[in-house]
Amino acid sequence: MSDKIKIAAVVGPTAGGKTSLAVELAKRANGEIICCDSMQIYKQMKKGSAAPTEEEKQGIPHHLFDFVPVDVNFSAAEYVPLARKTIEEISGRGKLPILCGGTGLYLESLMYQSDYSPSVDPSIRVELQTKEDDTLYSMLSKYDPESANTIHKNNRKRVIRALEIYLGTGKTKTEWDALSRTKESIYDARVFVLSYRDRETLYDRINRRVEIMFDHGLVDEAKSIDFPEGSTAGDAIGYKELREYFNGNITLEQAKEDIKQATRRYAKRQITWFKREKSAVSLYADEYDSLDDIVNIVLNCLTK
RNA sequence: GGGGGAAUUCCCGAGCGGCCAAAGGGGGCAGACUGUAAAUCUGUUGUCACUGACUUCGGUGGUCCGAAUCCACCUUCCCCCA
Repeated sequence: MSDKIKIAAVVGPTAGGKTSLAVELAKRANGEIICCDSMQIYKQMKKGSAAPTEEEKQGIPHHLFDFVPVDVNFSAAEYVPLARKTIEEISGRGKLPILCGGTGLYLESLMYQSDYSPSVDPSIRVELQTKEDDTLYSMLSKYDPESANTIHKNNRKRVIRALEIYLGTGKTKTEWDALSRTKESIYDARVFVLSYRDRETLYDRINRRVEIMFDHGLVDEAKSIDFPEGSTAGDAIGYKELREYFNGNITLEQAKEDIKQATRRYAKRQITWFKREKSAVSLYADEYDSLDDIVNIVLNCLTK
């Protein structure tokens, strides 16, 4: 037995059935659920982010859902301390913290990141954003050749981030990274990646889910939210495409198709991401007869 | 019935005699990822025994050293006249 706090995490591609698995697990293992999703944390965006409804929650306490205003800058660095605090509280009550969500970076940061590089003056980024890709990349090659080696020159966002770390702190991103990553997980974490073996099945679920979101009033919800220019929340799939529709650039039908496609691609990226967590247990929903079977397997892994 | 145009690899679409397995885009597939991560970015996409070979550009048959590109006929589709 380790002295680390034991946690469970239900992650995987969108529309894979994480919400119901997490709730069933919480019921059976005396747990509480913590959001591990970069969009379900936002207020108002319930339908588009497929945040659990009161009915779906089935009385299980849910934390860190639906609490950040859409105009607030939120990121993994803000998420991690909140999530850690919540984990401690739940664990302190003798219950099992269950992370649930699809944002791989959040989970990884939570488990492996000891420290973050300090925040830097936002004006540095603003200044960098005025420069050409080539200029930025040659700056990075000069200041932090190691990062330049791993970050593709076309990846403007990453190049700028690496540069602002150096310009703002005097230390390179490479140096900060070496300091901040822990070898072992901070928690005794059991990670479960819930997915579908057959890609078509997953994609069908996604398509159907988008239809349901529309039936449940996604359009009205999206219309009611005033996303600030360039906000992270406004980048969420669904709202982004619907804004194009509201602006008259595409038809509603087109927006719906765009949302389906963007979601499928997103799911693909999530699948790729979660392959990196080698200690994770892969669960393919299409290989089991029922949710109960899956829950039993998870419970079994948890007691080991 | 007459005249004109078009058929290209999963889709759209360039190519108009050799440098074409065929631009570009879309989609698919694979991957990266440490303070925007539902974001951002990369690679790949006819087959194989893969620095080479083989089968492709509606069909058949020609011309030519050589055709997706030229000719004839056929099939289908579009437009105009009737």
